[in-house]
Order: sequence, then structure tokens, then C-alpha cells
Amino acid sequence: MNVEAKGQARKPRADGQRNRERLVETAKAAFADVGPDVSLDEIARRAGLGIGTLYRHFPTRDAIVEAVYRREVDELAGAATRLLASRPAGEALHHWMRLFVDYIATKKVIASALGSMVGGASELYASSGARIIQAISLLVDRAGAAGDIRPDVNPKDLLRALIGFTYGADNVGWRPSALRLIDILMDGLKPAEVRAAADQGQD
Amino acid sequence: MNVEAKGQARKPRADGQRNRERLVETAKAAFADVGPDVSLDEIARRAGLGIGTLYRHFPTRDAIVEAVYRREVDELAGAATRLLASRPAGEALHHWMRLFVDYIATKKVIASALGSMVGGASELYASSGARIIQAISLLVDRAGAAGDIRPDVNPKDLLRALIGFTYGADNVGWRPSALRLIDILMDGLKPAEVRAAADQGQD
DNA sequence: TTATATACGGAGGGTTCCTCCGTTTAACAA
DNA sequence: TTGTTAAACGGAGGAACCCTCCGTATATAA
Repeated sequence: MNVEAKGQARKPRADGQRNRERLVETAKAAFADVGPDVSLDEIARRAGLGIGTLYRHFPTRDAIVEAVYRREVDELAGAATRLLASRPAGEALHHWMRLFVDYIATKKVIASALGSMVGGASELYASSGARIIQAISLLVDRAGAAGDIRPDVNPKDLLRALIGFTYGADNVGWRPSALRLIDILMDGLKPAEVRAAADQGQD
Repeated sequence: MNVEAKGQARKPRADGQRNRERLVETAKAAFADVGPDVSLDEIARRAGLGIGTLYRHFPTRDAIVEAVYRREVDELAGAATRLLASRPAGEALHHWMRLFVDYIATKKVIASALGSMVGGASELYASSGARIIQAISLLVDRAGAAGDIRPDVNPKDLLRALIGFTYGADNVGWRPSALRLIDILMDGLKPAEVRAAADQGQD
């Protein structure tokens, strides 16, 4: 019942897995109480591990951020289908965008990591960025098909906008500002008829 | 005819002014051919001056960026009134937002500097950030008064959006993406009647 | 010419990033 | 158990950057 195709691969070392886990948890705590710019050295130090060990497990900063926030990203991506099930596609998209802002509000690190993933060289592999793009694409497609928004909207544009809105998330008042911008953007996405109708109650 | 109120202040030293000028020009060249993240050490080195000299003239990175791009920022701010003179306020706002993107497209450094100014602690002094805010506020006020956009739009929100759109200006395709987003945002700013009218030619 | 406020220069300490490689240790076979 | 070996560890160390501090040099004004 060996899964290996050829040769005899060893099973991964137990200490390796333990340390990887330890690093992820330490990083999570460090992001929370030092801030999103905490140094990788600091994370290694807190974990009681050598810096070399950290770099072997996570060759880039984004890699460890991704590991830390995998669950959050999954939730956010999953919320897309959940929202679609319970309301019109246009509203689902609107809610999801607000949700995006709320997620970033608590975990600012995600924003910059997403930023470098979305436009990055390798968009192919199933990274967190890819899952988020899938989610927003689904919402945009459905909303477009339902006539809730114009049919020619580029989902990546919207994602860029969302990431952009959360840029500078330290400045006071950024959150309400981002939410207002989402409302405006959402209005701009609607075909003129829909807006006119919404303006006079529903028909 | 002494301008000084009290005591006898000396006139600024000639070498000081020369070096300041030299630093600004060197920085401009360095931003252009090394990139927006060129180190301050590198700029001082290229200028043939000590790092201490650079820091005395420009205590922060933003300070030197501001000196380098003062003219560009002035032009951009000035464009607001020029545009207002030649077309309806709503269109002027729309054009100005596109112009903003074009300016950033060539000088990426401005974006991050603006970012830290706009939300920064001291919004009071007449910095570049302040002049940009004044420009966009003027446009928003006029457009609101003319009924081209809704009257309750917060100009700082728009500026944040613009800065956000230009975030990640290295990624391929960011510029057309930013322009599309501006169009959408602009549509969202319009009162429903205006959009409906525009959709069917003009009335 | 002299006095002195101004400006210069760069050494140096602190931080972060990341690589490299000698040492340790877990997994597996005999 | 013991030996072999691949995997993982650790941290020294070089490079880059930031910024301060203070001894030295010089332009200005008397």
C-alpha cells in the first residue's frame, strides 16, 4: 500500500513537522501582538528555533503568512457560495466585499501578502490568492448573469480595488472609508435600470 | 531693510543650498533608473555627499520625495482648476482622476509618499498631500453643487481610492485596470437620474 | 583677519534579511 | 541494537539599510 511511485522515500521527520507547526503558531501570535511587520528573526527567536529552520520551512515571508492565515482565507472564500445561496447574487457580492474588509481589519498582514500574490509572476498554483480570485469570480459571474451588475466586469479589477482600499489600514477611519467606497463601487457596477429602480423602492 | 524681526540671522550658506539642489537632482535620477526603493545611502553616494548631509537637508524619506516631485504635484493640483474651467464639473473630476493615475504611472514613488501623508499624524502643514486634497475637494464640491455627483461624497475617500488603485503599480496591467475602476467608481458617484440620462444619449 | 554659526562627513551601532555549512538526529535496514 | 544515511537543525556572518552623533571644515559677518 505504498503511495510512492518509485524508489523508497522516507516518511517526513517528526521533529520537522513539530517545528513547522510551532513556527506557524508563534508567527500567528507575533503578528497579533507585535504587528504585521514583525521580523522573521523575531519569530524564530520566539519559537526557540534557529533562523535557518524558519527559512527552510518558509522560504519567503508570504509563505509563512499564507500558512498562518490559511483558515481565514478558506472561510472568506467559502463565504462566497454561502452568501450566494441565501440572497440575490448582486447582494451576495456586496456583502462579500464588506466581509473582505472585515477580515483585513483584523489581520492586516493578509493584505500585503495578497497584493504580491495577485499580480505576482506565478498565478497558477493553488495559493490563497487563487482561491480568493475564484471566489470573487464566482460572485461576479453570477451577479452578471442575473443582471444585478453589468456583464463585462473584470473580477480581478474588483479584487485589486479591495486590496487597494485596505492599503493604509493603519490610518484612522480607514474602515468606514473603505466601506463607503465599496458602496459607491457597487452602485457603479449596477446597470442604470437597476439603480433607477432601487432609488424608488422596488418595483 | 532687514526682514528679520530680531537678532541678526545670517543668510543661508551657499554650499548648503548647492548641496540641497544637488541631492534633489541626484535623487530624481536615482528614482528613475534604480527604482522607487533606492536607498538613501545610495543617493548620497551618487551625489558625492555624506549621508549626514542628506539627513540634515531631508530628515525623512518622504521629505526628499516631496522635494523631487514638488513640480509634478503642483501641476496635478493646478490641473483641477484648469479642467473645471473647460468642462462640466463631473467630467472635470473624471478627467482629473485619470490624470492622477497617469502621474503615478511615471513616478511610482509619489504614491507611497502620498499614502503616508494623507493619513499621517500631521495633515495640517501645506505639504503636497494637502495640496492634492485641496484639489480633489474642489472638484468634488463643484461636481456636487452642479448635481453631477451625489452631494455627500467625501473627497478623502476618493483620494484613498485613487491611492489604493495605484497600489501594486508594478503588476502587469495595473494601469488599464485602474482606469476601468475609475470609470466604475465615477458611475457610482452619479445620482441615478444622471446615469439613466447618460445611458440614453443626452436629453 | 578673526570669530562663530552653519554645514559637512562618515564612523558606528542597531536592525533586518538571507545563505551557507558543520553538526545533530530521526528513520530505516541489517 | 547498532550502523548508515538522508533530513533537519542552528547560528555565525556578510550584506544592505537606517539613522545618530560629533569632530572637522568653511562660509559669513564683524
